[in-house]
Parts: sequence; structure tokens; C-alpha cells
Amino acid sequence: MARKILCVAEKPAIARAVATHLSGGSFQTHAIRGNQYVKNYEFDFNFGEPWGNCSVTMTSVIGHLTGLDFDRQYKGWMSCPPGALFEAPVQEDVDKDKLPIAENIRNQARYSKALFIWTDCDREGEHIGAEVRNQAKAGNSRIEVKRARFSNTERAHVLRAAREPVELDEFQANAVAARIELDLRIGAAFTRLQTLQLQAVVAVLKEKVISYGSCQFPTLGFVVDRYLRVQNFKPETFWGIKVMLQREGKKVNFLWKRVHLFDRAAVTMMLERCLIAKQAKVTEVNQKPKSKWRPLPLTTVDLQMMGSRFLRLDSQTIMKVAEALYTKGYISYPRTETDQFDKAIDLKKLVEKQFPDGQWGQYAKDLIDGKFRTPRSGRHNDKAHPPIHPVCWVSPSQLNSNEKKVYEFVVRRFLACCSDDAKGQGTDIEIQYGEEKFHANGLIVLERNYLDVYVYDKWESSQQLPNFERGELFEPTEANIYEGKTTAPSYLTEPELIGLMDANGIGTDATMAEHIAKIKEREYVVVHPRGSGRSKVEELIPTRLGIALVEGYDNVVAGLPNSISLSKPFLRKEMELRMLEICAGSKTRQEVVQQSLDMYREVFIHTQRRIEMLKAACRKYLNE
DNA sequence: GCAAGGTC
Repeated sequence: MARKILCVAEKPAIARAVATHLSGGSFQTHAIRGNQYVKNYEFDFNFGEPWGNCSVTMTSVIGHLTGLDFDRQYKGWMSCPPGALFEAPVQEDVDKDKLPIAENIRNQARYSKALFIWTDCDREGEHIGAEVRNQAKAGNSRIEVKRARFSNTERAHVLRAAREPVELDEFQANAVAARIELDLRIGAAFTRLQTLQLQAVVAVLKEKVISYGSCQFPTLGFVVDRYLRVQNFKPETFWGIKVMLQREGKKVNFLWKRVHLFDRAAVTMMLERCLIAKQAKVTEVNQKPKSKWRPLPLTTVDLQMMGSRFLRLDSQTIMKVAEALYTKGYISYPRTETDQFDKAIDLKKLVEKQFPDGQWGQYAKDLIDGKFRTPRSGRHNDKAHPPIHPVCWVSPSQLNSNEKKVYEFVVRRFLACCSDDAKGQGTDIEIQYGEEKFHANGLIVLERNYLDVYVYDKWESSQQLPNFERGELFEPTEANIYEGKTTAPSYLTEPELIGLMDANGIGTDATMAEHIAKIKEREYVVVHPRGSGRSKVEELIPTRLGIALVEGYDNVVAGLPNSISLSKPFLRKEMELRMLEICAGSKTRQEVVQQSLDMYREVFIHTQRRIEMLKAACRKYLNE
């Protein structure tokens, strides 16, 4: 009998795609008992040495199999002081709804010589792989464990992954295990502490859960931080000089090199000197080609940011819609950090698929007729998924209105990536007037290229400048002083918040939208519309509770050395660095868990000791 | 009734 090999992917869609490639398209599908999504695919495949021709069962899990929780006697909120959760025993169990999936793996492992793990090649994927391994070993302790390393589901790539397996990376799996334990202990301890303490202080908090999480709190911190900057803003008056010239029937405005100053007398004096000089001298006339770069291949974070901005959908809605489009097979996997296309992907074929479209079909044809360019490469690669792109064309009549918007964006972005940059001719003119320098810039757009399909970018020709010659003198038509006021920053918008979270390592591409939704659900922030029509944006404004929490925690640690407020992203960043140390093998999981718990325990003890600060902040903001 | 991370 041929040897049997069990393959397990992270999700059903990957299991199916891999089975299709390995089997050459002919496989048998079997449902499993107790779960409607997971299927077993059976076929033969030659893995090469040392396995040879094998009969394969390809199946999947659905994300993590297990969850970590406190032992039963610690689950009740009154069962122990919240601080005890830093040490309380925890146990890892297969989630209730995943029991049939785990059982399927144990059963299939029983008759298998080897297990090939096909989870995503990222940290979480390594941990999920370890969960799968544990189940397989429980079914068959002698099973040999291998890991397929693949970063997309292109055919040749998948075949190579099957024939060149590697080992599971225990370090990465351990790093995730550490994160899971820390998030649980710290989240539960602080949540219980602050909920129980604050509920008693203010009537409106009576029935509320006031949660703390290492991601949701820094997210709240960003919103509050901006809010306070807006509130505390004091406008300042400034003055500047503007110079205007009328020539050849055109008006040219020259901008001051110093932009503006906050000293009126000084500006007046500078203008006087200009007027005394009477004539301005052209010191530079530069004509140079300018270009506006086509966008980078699309990542999740970018989809959420651009989507919020141009499609007027919040990031969670965008992700839901993108997932629906993915499940229906219209776009690629929407959770990716990668902004570079793998050479193995046949991009032109994907462009051709868009030919039938009424809006951008002709544009796609023009690309294939010679205008195609290889996309730019960004600097991110998660080694698991390609940038988000359309996989086939779909008629607009098949989509609801949100799906239409998101699909259109993904397609236009993809076609833009495969286009040439926009090209133009720029003119920079610099003049010396008295002691001061001024400049005027002109732009003529010569080739729109990607702008024709990527309607979200704007790049317009400016008014054309009249001719100037270097060294020539002219008398400006007008030279004035003008007054202005600095304006307050505006409240944080969702795309800005996602940008901040991304830059500070708060959450992952898949979870950022959830953290924002969480702080809305907890009533730490609310969303207010600003403006109307096309310029309408949604702004995030902290509630009184949100402000009170941040101010309270800032006060708790104020004046203490080395204690960083929980509302800031630094503690989370620190945790991230320690996880990297586990991955590098320089620290063990236990060391990191102990160290990080010590760090958070210190803040916890301060918080308990100075809980009055937190209570006072809540009274201050919520008792009126 | 707590977290964050996978995925449906």
C-alpha cells in the first residue's frame, strides 16, 4: 500500500487550493462530521525523496485550535483578587467549536506516516502549526512532522513547497504562546480591577465592562492625545509677504521662502526693503521633468486607510466586504502586509481578465498592448500572502453597493500598479527681491498614465507660467504683507488612526479594525461626522469616560521613574521586542513571560495603590 | 462580564 501523508492548512480555502495543485485537479472531497467548512481532499502525489508516491489527505483547521483560559476556580470575577491573575493557573483547551476539527486530525493522523503542516508562514501560523502537530501526535505518536514553506498559492510555488519541506519553527510558536499568556493575564487582571473599582464610584458605570487590553488602550490613547491637542490649541497670528506679477495676461503669485513669521514689525521691515529695491531679479529658471509615482501594491493597512478616505466605509466594514469578495473568489486574500508582487505571479494574465469591464476594460487592453509596466516593490513582505489584487472579473450586477466600491478600488489600484507613472513638466522660478527670496512653481501634466484608471489620485496642471529669463529684472505688480492665524489640528480620523497603529506596532493588519470597533463598543470613543458631501469625514472623539481613563492612568504613573502609562504604545512595543528575542532564540518563552509579567505587575501595583487617581478622574468627568 | 490572534 502507498504511504499516507496528512496535510493540514490554516484555512479551508488554502487546503482546497493546495489540493488542486498537488493533485493536478482531480481529488475526492469528503465532508467531516461536525463542521461544515472543513473538508478532507484525497488524492495521490509524488513528494520525491524520501517519501515517493503517496496517498494524501489534505485538510485544514480554521485558525487557532485552542484557547487559553484560567482554571475554573478563577473564572468568576469575585473568585480572587484581580492581581492573583498574574499567577493563577491557566490551561490550554481545544475550543468547543473546534473539537470536530481536532478529532478529524487525530483520526487522519492514525494511518499517516507523516504530517505536512501548511499553515501561513508567519508567527501565528507557526503556532497554529504546533497546535496541529499536538493533535496529530495525540492520534499517532510516531508520526513524522514536516512543514511546507509557501508564500502564495501559485502552482509551481506550491509544488516546490511540497517537495522541499522544512521543520516547524518552535521559537516562533513559543513567541506566540508567550503573547497569548501575557494578553490573557494582563487583560483580565486590569479589566477586573478597573471595572470593579470604577463601577462603584460613578452611577453611569454600574453595568459597564471597562476593559483594558494591550492594544485597545494605546488605540484609545492616540484618540485622546489628538483630542487634547485640539482642545489646548491656542491660535497664533503670523504675517507673510506675497508678491504678484501680471505678465502676458497671466497672474503669477510668488511665495515667500520664509513662508511666514510671528513678528509683524520684522515682516514690515523686510517688505520695506523689498519695496525700496523696486526691482526683483530672476535668479533661477528651472524646467525639469516631474513625475507622480503610481501606487505601491495594495496591503491590508493601505486598503483600510484608502478605503476610509475614498470609499467612505469604516475599516471594519471594508474588511468584511473584502472578505466576502475573497470568499466568492473575486479578489485575493485581503489580509496581507506584502507590498511586492512575487515574480512567479502572471500579472498580465490578471490584467487580461479585466477586459470585459465597461469602465476599465479598455484601459486594461491598452496595458496589454504595450503600456504594461512591472509594479514597483515596497519594503514589506510577510512571506505569506501576495498584495491584494483581483483574481477574476465580476459583473457589477453580481455585487451589492459596498462590494462594488471595494472591488472597483482593488481593481483600479491593481491596474494602476501595472501602469506607468504620470509624467509632467515642472517649472521652478526663483527671484531675489530686496533681501528676500521668493519662488513660483508651474506644472504641466503631459502623460496621465496611471491617473486615468486610479481616479483617487489627483495631479493637475497648474496655471501656466509666463516666460522668465534668468537674470532679468522686473517690477512686481503688487507686494503686500498679509496676516493669518495658525489653525488647530483636526480630530483624529480613522485612516490616521490606522496609520498610527501601524507605525507603533499596535495590532496586526487583521485586527486593527477590531480594536477600533472595540473602543467604540466600550464607549471610550464616538464617531462624529465633519463637513458634508464629498468632503465629509468621520472623526474620532473620546467620550468623558475615555478621557478619564487616559488621564487617570497618566496620573497614576506621573512622577514615577520608569513607569510608562498604559495609554501609551511603549509597553506593547516592549512586549513585541521580547517576542522577537524568543524568535531569535536568545530568550526562552518562560523568561519572557516572567519578565513581562514583572513589568506589568509593577504598573498594576501602582494602579492599586493610587486607584484614587483613577477614581478622581472618573468623578471629574462623569459626575455632572 | 476580562485580551489578542487566527478564521467562517
